[in-house]
Amino acid sequence: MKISEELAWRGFIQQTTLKDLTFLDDKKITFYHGFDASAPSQTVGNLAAMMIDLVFIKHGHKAIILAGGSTSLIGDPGGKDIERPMQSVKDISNNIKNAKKQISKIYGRRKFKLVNNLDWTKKINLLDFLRDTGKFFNVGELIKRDYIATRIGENGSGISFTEFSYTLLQGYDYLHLYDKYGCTLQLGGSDQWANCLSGVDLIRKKRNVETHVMTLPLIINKATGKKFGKSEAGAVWLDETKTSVFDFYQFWLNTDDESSKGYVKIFTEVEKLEYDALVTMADMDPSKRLTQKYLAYAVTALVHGKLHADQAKAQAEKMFSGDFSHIPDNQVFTVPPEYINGNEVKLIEFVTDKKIIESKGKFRELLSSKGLFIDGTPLESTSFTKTKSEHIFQVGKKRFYKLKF
RNA sequence: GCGCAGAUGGCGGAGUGGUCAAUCGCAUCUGACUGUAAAUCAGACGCCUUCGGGCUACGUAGGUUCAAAUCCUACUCUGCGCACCA
Repeated sequence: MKISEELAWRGFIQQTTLKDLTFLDDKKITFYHGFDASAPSQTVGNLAAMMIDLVFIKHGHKAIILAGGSTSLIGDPGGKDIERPMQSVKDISNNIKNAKKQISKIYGRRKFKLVNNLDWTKKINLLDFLRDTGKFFNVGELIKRDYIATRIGENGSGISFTEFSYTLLQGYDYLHLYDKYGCTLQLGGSDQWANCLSGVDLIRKKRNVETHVMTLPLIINKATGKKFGKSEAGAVWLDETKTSVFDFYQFWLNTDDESSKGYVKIFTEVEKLEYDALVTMADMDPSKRLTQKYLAYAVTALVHGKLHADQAKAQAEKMFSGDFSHIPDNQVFTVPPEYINGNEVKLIEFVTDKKIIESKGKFRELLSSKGLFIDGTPLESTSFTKTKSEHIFQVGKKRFYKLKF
């Protein structure tokens, strides 16, 4: 499959300045793709953006992955209706470190160049910047942009000059990468469209060269129409210390039938033939959850490695067939003696102290709606009598913890 | 700088002296039904509780009052208008 066909088939294109994608089939170009570093880890939302890079790399295009060291210091106003709190330089540099690690892991042995825009923006002199770059941006046009307009409009919360400048810096990045590496295409999320175009304009005005932008659609859950990337516990992170491999696997496994098909195309490197076969099989008996299983395994393997994916898969199969012998380590707790009185375990104390359940009120609430279980039988009170050295504590249908004594 | 309007729980948005831990919608959690799905239905949704109640909260700090999210003063932030500047 040619790249133009593959991009269309996977549903990767939202908007692009390229009139004819087949251009990419023959000519190999250099493209760049920026990652925000304002969070300590990338999330599954960012993963979609990485997958499109993999397609480009597979087809022989040169990748530059940009970590947004300087732009994160400023904060992207896009998609936010209030000013972002400023983050410390130290936090950002830690975030960059994490982001680099995650990106390297996912991109594996594929060739790509990793850059940090802080390396060139920190050297910029203010006057030079205003004269050489600022001069090419028309404020009248900038304030017409949706995300800025809503911020300064009637009920907006305003925008500081700092965030207002974000798009200039991003434009400058593109120019820099064009000059230094001959980069002529920028990939980004759909929310980045306007910011990406800043660079295109700047390069046209300064270098008289036409460069391009391609954005990928915002991924939404087809069944619910909601934005993608949240689990019961909040955002799904790529960092295993923030979202365990097991939870990560479960997140994908719990996707609904309709969405899972689209996700397979986006988040895995499945080939079309294999995909068609998979979907046909899955449709014959949806209760087998074939697409979900394929998806969960493939994505987990990509992000956390095959070994971890195998473990998560095995754990899932065991756990939901009633075998709790393989609960992941971070869900195994040893209960200290102060929580135990004879054989009576003060569960409510322990479980709230460990933040397994956020508050005692919440615990009582779950208790009264029969959402707590010990070894599969509903819990009746705030404590229980231990009968062996290990018990399985269950919250809802999907959260399991092993308690050791 | 002057004037006007606004700031309420994760979000949107009611409430304009007591019955307000605050209507409602969204999001979230739990249960039922199922397929670890979706849809639907039911319940919960500040913290603590011996389930009687206690505590902390409606931008921040004071004040009036028996009683304040609600009234007053100052401050902070935001929007709008005017002025200044050009």
